[in-house]
Amino acid sequence: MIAQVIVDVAAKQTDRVFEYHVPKELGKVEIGSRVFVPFGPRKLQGFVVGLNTTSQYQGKLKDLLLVVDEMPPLTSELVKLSKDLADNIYSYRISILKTMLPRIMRANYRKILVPNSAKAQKMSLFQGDPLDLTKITDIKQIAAIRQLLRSNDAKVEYLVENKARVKTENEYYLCKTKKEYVSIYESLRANAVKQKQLIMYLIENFNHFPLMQSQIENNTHLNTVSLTNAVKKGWLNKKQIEKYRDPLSDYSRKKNLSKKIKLNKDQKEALNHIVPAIKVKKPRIFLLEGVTGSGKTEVYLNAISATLKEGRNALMMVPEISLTPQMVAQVKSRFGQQVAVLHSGLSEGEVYDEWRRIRRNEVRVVVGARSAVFAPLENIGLIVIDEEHESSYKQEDNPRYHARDVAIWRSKYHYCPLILGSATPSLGSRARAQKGVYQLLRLPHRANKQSLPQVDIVDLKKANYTAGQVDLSTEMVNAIKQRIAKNEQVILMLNRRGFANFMLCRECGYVMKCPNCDLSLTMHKDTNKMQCHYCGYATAIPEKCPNCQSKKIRFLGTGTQKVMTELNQLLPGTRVLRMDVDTTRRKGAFKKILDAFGNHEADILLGTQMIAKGLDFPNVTLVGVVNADTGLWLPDYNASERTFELLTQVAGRAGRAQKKGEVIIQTFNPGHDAVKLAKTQDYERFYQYEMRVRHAGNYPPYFYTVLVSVAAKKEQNAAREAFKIKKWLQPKLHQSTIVLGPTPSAISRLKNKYYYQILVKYKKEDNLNQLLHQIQDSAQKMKKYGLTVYIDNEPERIM
DNA sequence: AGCACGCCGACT
DNA sequence: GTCGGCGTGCTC
Repeated sequence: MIAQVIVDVAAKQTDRVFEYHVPKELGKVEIGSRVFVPFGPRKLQGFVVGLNTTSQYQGKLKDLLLVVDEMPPLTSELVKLSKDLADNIYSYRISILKTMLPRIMRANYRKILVPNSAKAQKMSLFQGDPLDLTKITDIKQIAAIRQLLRSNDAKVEYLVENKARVKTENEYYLCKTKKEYVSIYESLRANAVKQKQLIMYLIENFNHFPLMQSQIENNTHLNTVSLTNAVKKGWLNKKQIEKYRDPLSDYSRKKNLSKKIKLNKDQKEALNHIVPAIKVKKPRIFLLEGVTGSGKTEVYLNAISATLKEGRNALMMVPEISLTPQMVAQVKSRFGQQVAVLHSGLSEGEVYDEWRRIRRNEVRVVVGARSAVFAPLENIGLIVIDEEHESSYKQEDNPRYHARDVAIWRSKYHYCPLILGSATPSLGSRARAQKGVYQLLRLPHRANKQSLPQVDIVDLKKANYTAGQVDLSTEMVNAIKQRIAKNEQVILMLNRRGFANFMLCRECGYVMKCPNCDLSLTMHKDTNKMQCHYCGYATAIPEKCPNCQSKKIRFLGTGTQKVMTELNQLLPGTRVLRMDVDTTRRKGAFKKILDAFGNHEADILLGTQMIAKGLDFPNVTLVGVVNADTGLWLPDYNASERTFELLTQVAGRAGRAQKKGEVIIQTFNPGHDAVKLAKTQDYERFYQYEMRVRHAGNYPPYFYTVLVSVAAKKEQNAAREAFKIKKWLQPKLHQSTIVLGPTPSAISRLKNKYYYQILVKYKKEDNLNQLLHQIQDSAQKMKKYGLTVYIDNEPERIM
């Protein structure tokens, strides 16, 4: 038997199958098996992607060294997916195979020095732990080692190790009769207190065995020592039992099991379309467009129930699960132990355990963030993507996959429906629904019949500020005071997306924009220029407003900490919880803050965008947006879409229960359409409006996009190469295809590398995929000169 | 990628 | 002579 293996080397030249002979004694090798193989002088991890009886290979095949796992970690579906995806997103297949599995299953590589002669064996060098050659820095030691290698007294050994460990606990079995235990008890010396205690325990609990070590320890004052001793004496037998680390223990303790909520007309109507598709196994894509609070979750849960009833499993994607502990709690309380959860808040070990439960078919529902789209769940009958517009579904570094695209692939593979849900669908998805590619289902009303919150816009150009107020207008502060007086709660959001600083005039609200592109210019401190990242236009950083000559210009960026101080001064005694990357870095901190706020331990929750989504606090009646503008003028074609999304989402946090909600948005641009339309939270009108803008500007979804970026140590090199690529590529494309750039990236220097990028916008280019693969091939050669080329299919950010 | 091999100039 | 730097080619 011959195994086709993808080895763990992410490079163009090794991005293909290598064949190995499977020795008979090795055990079961299957497609999807994780294996260790010799590769040149090294030993590497690899994945079996095919099995064959013959080989074309001229040389002598090497043997597989080891099959790492008892059960192949990858299903044949995932092996197939890795191939299609690699081709699609210009990534190496091994990179994708690795992202499909828990991090802990990535191999550990070591190079150690081992003695090769009796003489060397005795040297002090080899007495302790084996020498790790990658960690030796001492010059004298290096010389000594070189000497040993030359004289053949030592050799280098390459190791590959599996980091994945299963957690085990000891289980104890009785191996004697009750009578025998009694006689053992009698034979013990009087002062053998612990031993007597143990035997007495065995006799008393004779019928309860086998027992776990933790159970015994909890019921007695015995410890490991007495137990291992008993095993040694032949009184007990021990067995190691595999245990799962349970990341959901927090949730399962909650008693308030969610009662089945009665569905309203809209929800029933939506399910009337979805459930039949589940039953007849139709790979249909539904776009569930429901205003905030319309009960989309309830539709998902019912659809999942229907799927389980059909004997199939369900995969549910959420933006970043730790962001929505409330959502997890809901799913968990509905489906209990059948649920596995995968997200970045878990430890590597916890992820591995949850993943194993899925792989072994011990769960039927998987809830997870982006990478969970690769969960080895079989027999999938439904996939749900909640908040489908979220940009976090796209991985920003290699492999640059979009979870939505992967989900579509899997839905086709399993012949199962896919639900894309959102209050503010991405323009692309909404447009596809328009064309009938997706089926549009709408929930236009809030589930509790509560009207959408009243939204007021505060124009910061004219706003009043009392003493000490910088970021919060008088209107905002007064509204907060009123709510707190009524013992209600407030969510305050600071929009701090992106890194780019743009110029804004506090006098007239003017934002400096590119004359060619209708996008805001970004300040580059390093070059002292205001630059357009779209066409490359650059001009000097202004000292006064180019529009009204006022000197009150600002380069924006404000922080939660600053607002926190301001709140403390303006509203002394008010309890404020801050939630941003700094306060949620620690594991579980997120949930802790949200729980505290839910228990009304604070009046105000102040945070960045992470508080905009999915939170459901009945007592919150006011939502304030400190600055709507920061995202608005980012030099991305989708900046306005993002701003509308964010404002609508955060507004949806207000008035979710009986009390009516209110939203206050502070902005320098009350006239901007994204802000105006967020006031009425009218997604459909925003969609119409923004589609016109995209059409006029030749942006997605009217055009497909690919971003090619070049990174280099020297700026000229990156620029030169980018120009070369454009010159090579453009003549091979259609007339109607637009090739923009090269321009420097927004963060033109990152980790001491300069980035230049080319944006290709096209309607139809049959050869583009192949051309880009060619660019990738030649990029491999350029690597020697310190040049790296990245290709991003359908980028979310083009700054 | 990362390793060996081979060629070259530069040292104890 | 031998060390280290870099270019080239290969890995089943």
